[in-house]
Amino acid sequence: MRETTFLILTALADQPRHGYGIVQEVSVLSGGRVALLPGTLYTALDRLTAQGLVELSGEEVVDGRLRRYYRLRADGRAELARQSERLRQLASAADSRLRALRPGPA
Amino acid sequence: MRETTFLILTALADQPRHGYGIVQEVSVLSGGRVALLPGTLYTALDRLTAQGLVELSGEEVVDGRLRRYYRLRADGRAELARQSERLRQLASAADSRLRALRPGPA
DNA sequence: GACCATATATTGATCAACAATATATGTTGC
DNA sequence: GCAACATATATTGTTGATCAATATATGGTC
Repeated sequence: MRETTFLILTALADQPRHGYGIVQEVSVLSGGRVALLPGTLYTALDRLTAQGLVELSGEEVVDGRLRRYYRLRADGRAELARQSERLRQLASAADSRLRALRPGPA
Repeated sequence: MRETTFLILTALADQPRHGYGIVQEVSVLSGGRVALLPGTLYTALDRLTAQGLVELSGEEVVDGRLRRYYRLRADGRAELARQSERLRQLASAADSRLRALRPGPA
């Protein structure tokens, strides 16, 4: 799973959000570093829906504009938790090796 | 930075290794889940070398087989540490949101 | 002699993400 | 009144990292 996908799932972890809301939430939780583009977002949502990690939770019209809400499914919550644990393991592995510097061969 | 790239840098963090050694180390530090393919490894090493994160540290012939050793440069160490910190932040953001579940709209 | 581990390398395909553009409404500033 | 910006979804074409497959070569094991 790519980082962008991880961020989209994270944005949906506490509550359902519509597309543009996900863009804003990802911006916030990445410290303003990740600006999700429409092409990335909507293809990712289609893919995650097809994989059963996310589902359409409803539609709403506000000020004449459609809002299409998505929510994490149980599989999506489990997968996000699994990936989170994995990221921690990777970070720990990197840190311990950075501290264990040896001259080594060649 | 993709996960595979992160794992390659991690494998080089404690000591220089040659290509096949990186494949083995990545397998170990990923709990056997990641089997680096030649196409991925060598294109990644070329790219990381071009970016100045990794450098060729020497060559050696053992049993008639060439071993080409690579080592992390200072920039590579800094980048790996930075990415590691970032992964931890992502994991924390995901965990806190998973715990903050709310019914929400729609 | 076949298979597996070691070791590097190239080529073509896949797919997630990027870039750009399109459409449409509401608000703000000039 | 009009331009610019925020809101909101959607499509198309491109890039690029990874995958998949194959190639070459040596040494050890069954």
